[in-house]
Amino acid sequence: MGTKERKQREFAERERQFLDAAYELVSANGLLNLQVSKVAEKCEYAVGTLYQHFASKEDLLLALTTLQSQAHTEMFRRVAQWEARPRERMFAIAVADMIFVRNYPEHFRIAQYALCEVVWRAASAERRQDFLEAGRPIGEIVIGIVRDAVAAGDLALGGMSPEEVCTGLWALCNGIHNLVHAEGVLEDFAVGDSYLLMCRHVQAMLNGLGWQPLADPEDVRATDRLIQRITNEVFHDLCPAQ
Amino acid sequence: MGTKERKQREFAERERQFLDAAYELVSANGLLNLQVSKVAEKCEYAVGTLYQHFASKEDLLLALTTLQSQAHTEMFRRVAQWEARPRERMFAIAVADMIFVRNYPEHFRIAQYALCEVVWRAASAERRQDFLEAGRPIGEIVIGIVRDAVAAGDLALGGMSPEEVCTGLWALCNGIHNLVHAEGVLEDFAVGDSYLLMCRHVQAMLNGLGWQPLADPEDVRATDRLIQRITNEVFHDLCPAQ
DNA sequence: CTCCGATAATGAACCGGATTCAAAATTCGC
DNA sequence: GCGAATTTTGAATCCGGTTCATTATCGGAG
Repeated sequence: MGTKERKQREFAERERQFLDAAYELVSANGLLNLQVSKVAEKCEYAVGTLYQHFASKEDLLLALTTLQSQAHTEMFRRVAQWEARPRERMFAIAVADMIFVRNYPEHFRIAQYALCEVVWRAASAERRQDFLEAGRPIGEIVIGIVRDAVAAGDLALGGMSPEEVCTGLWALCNGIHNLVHAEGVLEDFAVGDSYLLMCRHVQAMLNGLGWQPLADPEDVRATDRLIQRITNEVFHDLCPAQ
Repeated sequence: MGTKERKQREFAERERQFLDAAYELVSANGLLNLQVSKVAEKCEYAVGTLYQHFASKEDLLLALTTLQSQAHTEMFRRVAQWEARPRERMFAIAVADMIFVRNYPEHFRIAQYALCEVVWRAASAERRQDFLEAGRPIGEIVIGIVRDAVAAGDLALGGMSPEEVCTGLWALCNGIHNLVHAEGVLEDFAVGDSYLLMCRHVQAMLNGLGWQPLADPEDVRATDRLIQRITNEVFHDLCPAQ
């Protein structure tokens, strides 16, 4: 009697359908114009059905954020598994980030909104829990890399704990994502440029901790080659053939 | 015939009253529970009167964010005027930030929300303009300090422009503010600690650019003394006597 | 002081979209 | 094929932001 299992699977599939539809609608019309009824309509269900899955519109948005965070985490996991020196793995984290945002261009805009008090509090406790859990491995993985680096002797934290260093890196990257995606603040700033900028800053921060750069920072070619190598070795299937 | 002038002044005062009331209500009940009608009520005006000032609820929130940004900018201006070495002035920027957030504890929460697409787009073009203008000097002041430092020969940007360096610093600080104020993400993280953390990271980033620390980073006392000195010399009137 | 047009304030009514829930439809095991 | 249980439906409800016709206030002219 696999009926129950099938139902559960179908239920989960539908939830996914709603989330995908919501993301498409946001991509097409902006978060401002997202209507719950349109999401349901796009999936050919009534609103009531959607509300069996999500406690509120905000709940749906947080669920969407979480779903994408899971994809993000998955990429980080691959980096953790990748056989390379700590500094290379750390660089691979930045590359993962770059590819992630390329694949989910609306993610940070939605996440920024979903994590505001107004939305966060309006989502269900369960979704909040899910979000926090989805993000936890990200921190752990990066902390692991920092620890490895310290153990290998190429990083001096100068009184900071690996956790604190990671918080700083995380804040820097998120800060840049937010800057780039914030409405109006940097309107004429190309998203492509921002990754170069982010990488340079991460590099600067790591240099400050005593980490030697992987390549001559002036040599743009070398950096490009490195990005290419990581893309091929770790994320080949996540990048559209160019 | 100063009638017109008086009216204008009264109009501006009332706008300020609405903004202050809104901030108090947010402090008391959270952004989630902010109602336009309650803001009007708190000021003993009808909603219609409030709507003579603000095109929408979002317009009010953005105006509030801008108002506080102006106070922030004002603090930065003082730093720019302060006679000190570039590195000291840069440190004073961090101190300004610390004091600012202490004085407006809800600011980043509100700003984070107000700068989301959903709110930003719903505000009037004029308010958006005002916000962008209020923030511009902040960047200019920090860039000025970086330039002075480069001119004094104690900073090597390593291929980055002063603007890029400032973007990185800004992103780092904002990223940490957001982390600290984001709901749930760092629930058990004391805001007080976060400044220490922020300062250390800024220090690390600047070290990466070749800037020598003002004091031995291990010596917490020395940092505290420096903060105290800047507080007294530059921001005496903005700090409640402790 | 009073009147009048202009200006500002009022708050009840309106409106749009999120949310609910009673009724209809479907599913499942027998 | 039947009836109970479950699921889906979408019209009705609710809520708070927004509007605007009405009322009150103001300032200057007579």
